[in-house]
Amino acid sequence: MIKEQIEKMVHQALDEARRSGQLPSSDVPAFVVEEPRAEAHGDFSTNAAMVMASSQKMAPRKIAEILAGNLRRQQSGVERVEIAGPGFINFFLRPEAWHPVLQHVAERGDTFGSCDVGRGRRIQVEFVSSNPTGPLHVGHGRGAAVGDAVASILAACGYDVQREYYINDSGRQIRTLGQSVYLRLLAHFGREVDFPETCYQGDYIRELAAEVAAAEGEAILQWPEEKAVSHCARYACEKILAGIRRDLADFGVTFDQWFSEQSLYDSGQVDEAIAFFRDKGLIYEKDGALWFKTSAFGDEKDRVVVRSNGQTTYFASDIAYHREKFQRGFDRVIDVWGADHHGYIARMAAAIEAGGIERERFGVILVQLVNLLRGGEPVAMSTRAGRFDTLAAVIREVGRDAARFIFLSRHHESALDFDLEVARQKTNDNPVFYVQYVHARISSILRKAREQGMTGVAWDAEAAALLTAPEEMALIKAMDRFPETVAAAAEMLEPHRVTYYLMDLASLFHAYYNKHRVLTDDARLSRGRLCLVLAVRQVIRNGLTLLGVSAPEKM
RNA sequence: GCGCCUGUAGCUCAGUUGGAUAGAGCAACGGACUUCUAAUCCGUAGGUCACAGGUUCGAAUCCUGUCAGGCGUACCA
Repeated sequence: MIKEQIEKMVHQALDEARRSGQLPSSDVPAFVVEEPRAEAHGDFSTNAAMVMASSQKMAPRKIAEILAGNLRRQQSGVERVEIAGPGFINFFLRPEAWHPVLQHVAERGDTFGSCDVGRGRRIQVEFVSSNPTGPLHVGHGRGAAVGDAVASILAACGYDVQREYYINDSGRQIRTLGQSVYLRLLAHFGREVDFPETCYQGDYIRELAAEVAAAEGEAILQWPEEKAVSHCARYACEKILAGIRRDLADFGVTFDQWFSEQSLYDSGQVDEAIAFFRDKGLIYEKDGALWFKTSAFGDEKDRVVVRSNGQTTYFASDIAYHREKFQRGFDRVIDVWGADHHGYIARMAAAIEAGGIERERFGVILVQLVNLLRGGEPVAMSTRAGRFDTLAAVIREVGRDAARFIFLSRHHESALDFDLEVARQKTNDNPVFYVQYVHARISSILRKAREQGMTGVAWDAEAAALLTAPEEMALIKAMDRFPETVAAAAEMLEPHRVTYYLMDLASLFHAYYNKHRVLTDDARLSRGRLCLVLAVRQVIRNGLTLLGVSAPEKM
């Protein structure tokens, strides 16, 4: 909020300088106001003079002087202005200029950090969408954490967000699932069977087969194979999906909608989509198959939608699905995919553009793979005894909070080493505790304050005016950055920005805590510091909430 | 071969969307608990931002090329 005021001031100075003819050109390139790295460069700095140098045909420092001369900084909190380096204008604020930030945090409460840049526009985030052919593993967990956090962050920025899970309950992999269970079923009843490598190998298939066997008895052996396989497929699919839902719920992730791929076939939307693009001349026949002209929209080659054997491809239903998404009225659609699917983006984007939707309205977040480790050693991905890399197993071992925080502690496009040993540790190696500890510590202070009869946690301007220590100023300035951090995370679809912000704020708080006492003999100072830590706690909580991590009162 | 991603301290990674003297954690070394939670803090040390050009007032950031790693390159999903 302080930064916006400085920006406004610079714009005013610019207008003034142009009106008075000190600056000839009305061509004003975009400039930024930012917080300089070095303290000696002030609280804020702008490059306005430098970016205007060429259009004004003047030396940057000369322009800086003109702008500085036109700044109306009465009552602005700006103590002094310096021109430095090649033409930076540096602003030095009086400490009291920062104190309203605390009041602002107190007033906004849980909504501090939210904004309205989304203006209620509808945006869909589709994530996880794991095939219902086996349990979720760590990689899906990362996708879940990223997708959920992105959705929360977008919602905080004023978008109308919908979380969706696309169920691939159609096609070959479901048929294979049915066959896998059926074969295990036959073995269950003592039949000799070859279990091909192409079938799903996990032990959960055996368990599902045993369940079907218990429910149907040996009578199922008399069924036509086709009927038995599809019965197994349906049963297994539903059962596995229920498990996925449960795992995600345990992870704190819930969806607004579960969308079935099969429903696109049942409702005729796949055929409709193919007919639509065929009419537009974008689908043609070659070698007995139907091809989509994705190459006309930036893809490297055309793609098959109906194979020569008459079966549709996954791409065909995906075209129908994305068409359907936009027909539902979303301004923007974001898919969260595993990074190994990156080759799929071009064709999907092409199909969307071919349907008359602007390319920018479709976004893909690629989530890189997770290397699961234990004490630095890779965890075996699967064994006969069962998988150790399932999301459920990881949550059981390290807890929801640690798992989510670690998944969000890297840029989503870089591979992540997830060490179970570290995630379980309650030390500084494990950043989630470092951040949560701030919340617990402050909560503890507040409990203590209540015991001492200090209930005055309301905003107290007079007391806040006593906050002038460097550590206090650093905390207030950091909190002032929170809203723009959230906004940037939303714009870039990068939830890790919030994670790093929280670690930064936590670090500032722990340093402050070790140097200063909040509850002192000076009642007024104590009240001021309570205002400060109360605000810190609020911001920590708001940030953790966006990441889907709890903010404990005690640890 | 082509395409996408990545390359920053010994290790794991940030880097405010082109800003001033490149940051944090871990590991190493030295310190701080009679106190609101030491799950913490303070200090020391650590760099050819893979490499070479280019763009401009200014590049870790943008462009081109080279090298290295990962992934993709189906009438699979």
